[in-house]
Amino acid sequence: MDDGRRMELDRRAEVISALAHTSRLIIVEELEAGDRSVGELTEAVGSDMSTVSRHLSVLRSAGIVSSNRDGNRIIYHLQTPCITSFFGCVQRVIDESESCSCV
Amino acid sequence: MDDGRRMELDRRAEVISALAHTSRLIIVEELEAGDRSVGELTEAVGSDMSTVSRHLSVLRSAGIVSSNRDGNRIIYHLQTPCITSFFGCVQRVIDESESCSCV
DNA sequence: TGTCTATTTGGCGTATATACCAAACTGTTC
DNA sequence: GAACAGTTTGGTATATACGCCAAATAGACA
Repeated sequence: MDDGRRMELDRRAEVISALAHTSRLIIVEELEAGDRSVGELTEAVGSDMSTVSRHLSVLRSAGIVSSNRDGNRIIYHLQTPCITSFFGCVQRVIDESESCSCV
Repeated sequence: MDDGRRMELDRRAEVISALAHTSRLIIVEELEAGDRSVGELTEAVGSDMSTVSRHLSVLRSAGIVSSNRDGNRIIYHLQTPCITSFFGCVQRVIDESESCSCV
């Protein structure tokens, strides 16, 4: 495994890590339906707003969401709609592992 | 967000978490090329074999790989080939975030 | 049975992630 | 410019993840 390839996989792991949390998946699912403010996302997730803000910062650093201000509020936007098909494969992993007992 | 949906996203996060590590991505990439023993995977990853074994156990619990014995060795097998297309989307996230400075 | 090879598991230290509260910050509106 | 609403950041505590070494385990083979 050469260093260049390892660096590419490092970056890939970083993006995947950003999605590896239930609260952040809730956020992505909300944003699939449309742009949302931090307050709206906080209500959907059900944690402290400061916690949700940190989750959003993780997603933003990974390039998965973007944000822009609208008056007092910060509106978040799903930057990569292909995330949906991404989850299609995750679901297939889950379905396959549930359908067979050989784990 | 109802409890059932949250549980589904918990499971989804578990699968994604299993992929959220460079060493485990190296393992998946190796297994895309064909089945491998723990020793072979250890060489590809470049960590202690005990560490690689633990990574494999994470992937196995998530349902991403399966294993069976061949003589003295345990052979690991990629259970879900759709993982490849999965990474296609991850790569798109990376490419998009690199092509624009608005992170 | 005893030994060898391959793999997994226990123990432990260190690093990273997550959560909350409180305080700081930013733009709005009066 | 003072008060307000929305959001982010600092501080801190707890939990989880990761890595290595050493020891335990499982099957192969004499």
